[in-house]
Amino acid sequence: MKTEDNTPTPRPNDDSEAAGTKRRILEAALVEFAEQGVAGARVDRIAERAGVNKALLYYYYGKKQHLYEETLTAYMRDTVTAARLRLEGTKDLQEALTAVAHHYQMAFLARPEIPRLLLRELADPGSALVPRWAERIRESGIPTIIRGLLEQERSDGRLREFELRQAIVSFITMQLGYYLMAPLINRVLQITDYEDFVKQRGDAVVDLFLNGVKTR
Amino acid sequence: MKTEDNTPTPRPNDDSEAAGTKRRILEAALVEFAEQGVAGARVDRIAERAGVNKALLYYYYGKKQHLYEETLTAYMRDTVTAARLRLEGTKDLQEALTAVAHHYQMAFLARPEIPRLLLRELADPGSALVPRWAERIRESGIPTIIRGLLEQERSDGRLREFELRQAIVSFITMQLGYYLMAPLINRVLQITDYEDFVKQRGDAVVDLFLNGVKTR
DNA sequence: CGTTATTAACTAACAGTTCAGTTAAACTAA
DNA sequence: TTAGTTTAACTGAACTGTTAGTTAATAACG
Repeated sequence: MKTEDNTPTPRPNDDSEAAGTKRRILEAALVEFAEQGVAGARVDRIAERAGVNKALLYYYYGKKQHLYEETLTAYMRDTVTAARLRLEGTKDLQEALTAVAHHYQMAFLARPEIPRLLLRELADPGSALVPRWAERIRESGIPTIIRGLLEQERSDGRLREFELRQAIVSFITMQLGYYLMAPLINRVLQITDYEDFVKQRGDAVVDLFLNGVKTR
Repeated sequence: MKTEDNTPTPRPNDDSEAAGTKRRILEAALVEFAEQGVAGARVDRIAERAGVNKALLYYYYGKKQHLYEETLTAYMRDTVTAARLRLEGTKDLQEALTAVAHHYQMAFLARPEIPRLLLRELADPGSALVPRWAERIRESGIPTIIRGLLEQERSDGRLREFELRQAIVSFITMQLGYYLMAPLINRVLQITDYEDFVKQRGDAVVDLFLNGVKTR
């Protein structure tokens, strides 16, 4: 009989030393889960990395799965909100696209674990997180804004005929796709100057996209 | 002390009933591994799916990891070779791109397990398969051919200035990226007519790419 | 017969989870 | 002040279900 998640999560004062420990656990978990996946991750290893006793993880998070979800949702929420904020300041299409592109560029460079975790969730048919993220992205309004900008440009006659959805998908995949497939792509095309390539990536994508979409 | 893989793999005559069993095992393994990943996959479950006793897996494949690699490499080899063959018959850039696009479209639609397995390998920092695939793709000559076609078009003055590698990466990611990120993208953009969308995808990608790359 | 194919039953180890505490600080109240 | 009480933070070790991998025996078959 599986009862609901009734973790009696204790609440450390956010400034106490305990809060630091909690964060260290989350940090260690992020790394371990990214490297090994949920099934492959070892609770002992997370504990060791965080420098705490294994039982403490259960004291704070109840169970492995719970710890995993906690780890991810916190991070995702922040990233999407930040991206939305960057969009706020832009006015035309090019600026908007560039802003989004640069944002994910930075986010993924700063935390290489994130692409891995995303990959793992995408691979899992029973993922509960993918729908949750999708919802969050949608309600962030980012896709709507970009779609709106495209529609406006089009009605101004500056864009040629193409299926809007396909174009948007193209932009997203060009942008995110590289970070996801980098391990494979870099080897196939023998891209050794990863850092540089990433730095150029955002602009290259926006450039190709806009040219591909404009009237000629 | 880890000794080398000394599996005494027996060789069933390819026409015997045993060959059928072997293939059934491989098939079951493909599904299980795609759904659960290597760590998450359960040997018992694979055996059950294949309708054989667990010990038989070990009789044929020695160990879980070995079975996993066998499963994938066989499939990958076939796919890449087939793609290369389709390229053979084409002459200009557009034809070539379309051929490759359509090929992966078909391959991934026919076997939805493959994108999942690819995702899982990409997520694994210690993947031994990613380098192997990269090598195979490189030696298939596909990237070289496409690069060659692009360079030729450019020297004929039909393409504008852009970084070749970035463009090639853009093409690959637009194409493969959708299949990898479909679970997320479909929800965000509310794409419900998956089949139709996929059918249009190849052409849309080639179209956007060529327009993005040509002189104006 | 012997080689190949297949199985039921077993085991050793591992890994998630729980338990029965310990420590130390914070908080009484006499 | 101090002795007693409570509570959050933390731990070592045990518990238990699971699972990769083994074995030894048997069926099929040429």
